[in-house]
Amino acid sequence: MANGDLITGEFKRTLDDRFRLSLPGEVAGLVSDEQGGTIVVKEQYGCLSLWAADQWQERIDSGVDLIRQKIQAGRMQERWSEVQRLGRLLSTRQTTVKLANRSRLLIPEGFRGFLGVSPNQEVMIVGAVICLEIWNPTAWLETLKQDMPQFNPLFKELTS
Amino acid sequence: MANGDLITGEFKRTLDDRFRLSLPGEVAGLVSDEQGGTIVVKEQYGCLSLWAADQWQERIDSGVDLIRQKIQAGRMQERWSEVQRLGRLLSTRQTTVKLANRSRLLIPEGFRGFLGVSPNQEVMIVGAVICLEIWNPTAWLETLKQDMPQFNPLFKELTS
DNA sequence: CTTGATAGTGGGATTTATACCCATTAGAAT
DNA sequence: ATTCTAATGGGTATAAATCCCACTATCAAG
Repeated sequence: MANGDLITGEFKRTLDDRFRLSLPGEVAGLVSDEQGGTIVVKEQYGCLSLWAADQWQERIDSGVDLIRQKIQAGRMQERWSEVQRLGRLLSTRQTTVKLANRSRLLIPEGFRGFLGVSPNQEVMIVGAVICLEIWNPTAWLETLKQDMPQFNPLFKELTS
Repeated sequence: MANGDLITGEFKRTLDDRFRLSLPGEVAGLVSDEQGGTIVVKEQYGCLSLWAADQWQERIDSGVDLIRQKIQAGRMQERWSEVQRLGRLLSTRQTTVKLANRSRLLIPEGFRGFLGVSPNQEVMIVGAVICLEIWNPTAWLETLKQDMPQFNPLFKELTS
């Protein structure tokens, strides 16, 4: 993702019968790195978010890196069970995928139920500035209804 | 297990009629050492964990070291029976196995009941960073429900 | 309005992984 | 020794993922 590119836009897509959907060209490039790697994350029920590896790095991966270093430095010896517990959660929360041919994404097996969709169903694709989100339409409407009134105050707060 | 490789990922597998399951290729190599040794450990009811034998040894050694230090510091005098109990558990709750062809693991006899599964049943395979875990699906869901809210605090704590 | 380019979609073909099955071997018990 | 049971070792069918090509709709340019 080129630095400074904000991911925005709202799109409607339909999953095909194999749980694939094609991302809009304008944003597809923004959520995969040079190797074509895209991180898929379970956010809240009904929503998955897609990240380019480098952006992801800043948010989580650097933390994971830190943990890795600590493990190697032997600084986790009294906290194995916590490391294990966190690792477990990391494993369900995120996975790495590669977009296929025409920026087509196959929703990974364990993530389908979380998104709450069946084949041939519609989903919303929403830019969230730093990542791209895939929404179950129902959950999307629900979120909109809840969040929309906060747009103005939020905008003020973030621009002040 | 190559140093620095964290074990992550979530997979669904089915036991065959002889209590065997094939581990995903991506993680199978991470839980056996050069001699092909894998340690199976009873973790909590409904869950077994798999470790590369050499890594496990390191982990135990460092733990034993810690206990030795505490003993020498005179901090265990009131806790001999606990230490003894720990030692006992250390030996009963684990066993060494070798993965067969195609990364196939036979769940050892004494460990099946603990996992709470019957042949032809599904299990979840979950990376826990330092080990790989095999979960009874029900126990896995239960754990997730309980632990997921702690993800953020736990992450903060371990990266601080 | 026509034409051409491009993004999105559907689906056939191929590949791959794994689960299901059966055969053989090993080991224990009688 | 014999029989039974559990472990082990593959062969094969199957389903999912992946690759790839073709069709279509949309939009832009002429």
